[in-house]
Amino acid sequence: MNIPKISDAEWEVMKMVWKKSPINSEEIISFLSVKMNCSAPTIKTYINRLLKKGALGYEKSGRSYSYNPLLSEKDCIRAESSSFLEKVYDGAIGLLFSNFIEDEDLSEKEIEKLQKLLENKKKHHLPPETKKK
Amino acid sequence: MNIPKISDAEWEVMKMVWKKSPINSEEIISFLSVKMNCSAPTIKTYINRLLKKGALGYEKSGRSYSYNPLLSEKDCIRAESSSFLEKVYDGAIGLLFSNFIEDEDLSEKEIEKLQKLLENKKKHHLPPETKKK
DNA sequence: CTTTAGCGTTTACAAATGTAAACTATGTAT
DNA sequence: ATACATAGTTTACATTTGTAAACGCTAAAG
Repeated sequence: MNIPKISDAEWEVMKMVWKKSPINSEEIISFLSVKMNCSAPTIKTYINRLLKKGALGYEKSGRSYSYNPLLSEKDCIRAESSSFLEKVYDGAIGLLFSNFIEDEDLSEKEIEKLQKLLENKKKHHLPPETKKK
Repeated sequence: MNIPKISDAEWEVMKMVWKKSPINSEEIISFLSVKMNCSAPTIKTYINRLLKKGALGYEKSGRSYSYNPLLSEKDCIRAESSSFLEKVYDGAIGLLFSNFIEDEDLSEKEIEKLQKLLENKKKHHLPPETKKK
């Protein structure tokens, strides 16, 4: 699957649609115009660009449309993450982690969750081909 | 410090300069024109834009210039990372980690290093204000 | 000295992005 | 039926980005 480039502003729209799909433009606009501090027409533009890019689909719903994602959140996050990893870290995932761990606030609980994840990863240590999905 | 927006292509230049500063344009161009598969004038443009943005400085060095970073790698990575975290994860750092751990390949050794980092983080668990730098 | 090879500077241009107004069609309230 | 509000569609425009050619200055070569 080829993930098209999704701009920063468009990501806001996608995140809403992923969370609340099916969702109509009124909802999108009323929420995002506040969060992004921009006008309704602006958000309409983002929605339209996403339709054109094939990231969103729609169907009639009463007097207006209802939107749904055509790209999975997982896939978009993957694409975005790996381009970030490449751009900033030249692919050095270990470095990425240590920087984030250093810079970001993590609750005790989160730290423990991550430790568990790593423990698991180490145990199974699946070769690349076995990665799920 | 206000980090200006650095585009994808410009990041390539910055990474070289951080690694090899002071470095002259010949070196930058000969390396990046291959890596990025683009022409010399293109890379000159990137360099110039970075100068204009205040991301690079220069000094005469024989017949040409020698460039050096005016923004620290740490700071740029921080800025870029937090905007990525916001854009893709709405700030949910725990989720970011678990996705990366799930998706990326980590060697046994790297996993252990991360575990150590987390262990440390847990022990000290510094409140935000105490974060170094 | 004059020419030329190189480097830096200026100009160019299309596509993407952020931002938004103008226009159009249609359902709903007089 | 007719006008108004509303949602969707079209058009607009400045800025940023990717990409690169054109131009001009200076140092080296003839």
